[in-house]
Amino acid sequence: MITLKELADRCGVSTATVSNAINGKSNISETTKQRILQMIKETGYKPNFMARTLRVNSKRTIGLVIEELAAFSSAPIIEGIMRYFEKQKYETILYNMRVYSNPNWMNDEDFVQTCVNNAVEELLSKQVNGIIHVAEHSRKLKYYNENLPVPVVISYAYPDERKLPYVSIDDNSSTAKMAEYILSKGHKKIAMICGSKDNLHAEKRCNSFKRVLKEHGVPLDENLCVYANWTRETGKAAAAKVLKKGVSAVFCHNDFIAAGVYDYLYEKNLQPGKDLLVTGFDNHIISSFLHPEITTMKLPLLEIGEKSAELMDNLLENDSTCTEGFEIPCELILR
Amino acid sequence: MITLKELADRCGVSTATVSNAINGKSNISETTKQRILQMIKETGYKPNFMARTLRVNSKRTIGLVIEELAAFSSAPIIEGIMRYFEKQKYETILYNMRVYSNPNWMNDEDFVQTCVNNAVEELLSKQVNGIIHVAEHSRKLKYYNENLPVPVVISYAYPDERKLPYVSIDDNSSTAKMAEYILSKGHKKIAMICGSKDNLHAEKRCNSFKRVLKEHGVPLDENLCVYANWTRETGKAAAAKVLKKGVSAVFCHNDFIAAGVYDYLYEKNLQPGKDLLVTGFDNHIISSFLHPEITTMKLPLLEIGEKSAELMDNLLENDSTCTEGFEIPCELILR
DNA sequence: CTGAAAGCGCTTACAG
DNA sequence: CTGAAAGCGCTTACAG
Repeated sequence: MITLKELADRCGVSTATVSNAINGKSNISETTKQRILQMIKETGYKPNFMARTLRVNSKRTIGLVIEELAAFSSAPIIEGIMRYFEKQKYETILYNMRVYSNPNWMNDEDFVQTCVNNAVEELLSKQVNGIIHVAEHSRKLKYYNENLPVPVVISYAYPDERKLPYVSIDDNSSTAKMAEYILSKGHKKIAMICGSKDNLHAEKRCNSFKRVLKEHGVPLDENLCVYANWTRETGKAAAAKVLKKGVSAVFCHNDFIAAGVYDYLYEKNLQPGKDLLVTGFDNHIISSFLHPEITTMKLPLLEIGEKSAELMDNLLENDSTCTEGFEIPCELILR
Repeated sequence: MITLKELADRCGVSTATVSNAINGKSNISETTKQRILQMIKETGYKPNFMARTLRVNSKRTIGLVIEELAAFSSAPIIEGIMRYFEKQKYETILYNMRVYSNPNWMNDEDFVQTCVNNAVEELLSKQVNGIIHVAEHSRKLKYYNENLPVPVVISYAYPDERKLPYVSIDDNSSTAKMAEYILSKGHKKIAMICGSKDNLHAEKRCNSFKRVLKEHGVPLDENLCVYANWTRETGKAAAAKVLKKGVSAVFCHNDFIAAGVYDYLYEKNLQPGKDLLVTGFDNHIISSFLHPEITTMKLPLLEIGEKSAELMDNLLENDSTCTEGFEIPCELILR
């Protein structure tokens, strides 16, 4: 690949002049400028990005630490971030940790910590101005130590006690909306199939749901609250436990659990939606392909991305010490 | 951020010595090495990646031009590519063109060409050794002119007459498998709902399906072959046209069309799978959430990614002029 | 084992 | 309007 120096030689001018031509400086005669641009076309010269930023020593680049690019939530969050930064003329670079490469990653904090360390190392060496961590699912992250030279924003999860700005979803208000919807349909005997124990989402949804039902004078029977593990299979198993007890509605903590409930109902020759109201959470694409389509809560993934980017922008341009967190409400999708 | 020079000053050694310590060279005493490493920890020094590669002038980096990160096929293909290159010690950098930002992108070749030009510009300026173009859907791509300084591989699509190496799916053999499956179930009156006209997949699947049916003495009635536009809605509309004619099986060119057929059947109080055999294509996640789950063809996305990476590796390490293309068969998923 | 010096490909005052 | 020179943060022969 030809360099700026070689290009200058071919044109019989100095490197400074070529540089000025390329960067559209005004202090250059039109004729030499045209000669240089012509030569650039002929030779296919491309400026060396590394050399340039090394010299200029100022880039506007945000590093994205993606836990798992293949997670269904990642792409929309990234889209939200990129959309925002495109307007703000920041470049984004992705680092995909690919945590799914370790099937046991959820129980292996050391593994994830190592991944994060590598990611941060690489992004810092690429001189990013800030880091946004895009989580695979919401939990308390403790991977970032406090003396990093650039700000960090947590997207789709929470920081631990080391306070970091974050954007996640508002499980409480969202669950409340769902509870009120179910109550508005006149149901009195309601079940709940929760996500895994010790999970932040599950905990919040569980508490919020119980609280709202209680407030409406229809407290949840503890026997009608069981745990699954976010999957279709565990959802079906949970359904078998709880649905014999004559409930008329069941609130599932995600759409896959709800799909498992459907499986159970089909097996018993019961009709979802008619014999039992089933509601989900996430608005995963599958939720509109269940039959009948299921009422669910839409995760504001794009908005989470955009808000995360906005927080980072603010951190960089204004207050670099802000540790505010945001929870964005979900949207009830009636079907 | 502290530089190597400053670090050297603090340790009272030369920059050469620090560099040697960092890069694990053997020509350095253990004591000074320890002193330097200790100082690195204290100061949080990170080497500047740009400066390093500028000097060393050899990176092993592959640029990925992603048409749309949010496309359902993109993440698995990227995963395949990254998995391969991780072993080969190549770094990958992503450029997300985000074509969905233009709803009309499919009919706007100029728009896509501009996106590609920007992507290539940026990746070349970052000194990538090669470019893999990850398409959103299969078609003939004519975005890359022949005098690029690095090799290009097309992933999940085809090159135009300018021959480039590519990896796509084998529509012919996959469709043949599907046709034989349907025939093996004894169906004689079979319909087909194709993807959009002028689409490469649709064309191949259409021709292949007709050929196999003919070979088995059950030629497809031309009236039973209609076009949809890959979506659920157009699939349903197509079903309305073709299913009145008493067919017992319908081959849909993708799972969304099949979902549309389900919608039509439900509306008519007919049972998919019982009153009509419906088969899909793609093994999109929704295919296992339709009720009943649908028989489909699994796209070998991971394999496409891995093979693309392997082609690039080969191009770089061995024959830089190879323009071989590969088509990978899909897997029949019986449900 | 250690350091002085050159140079990777650019940009930017500055002098003319 | 143009060019000589310094320098961004590193690494690498080379001399000692």
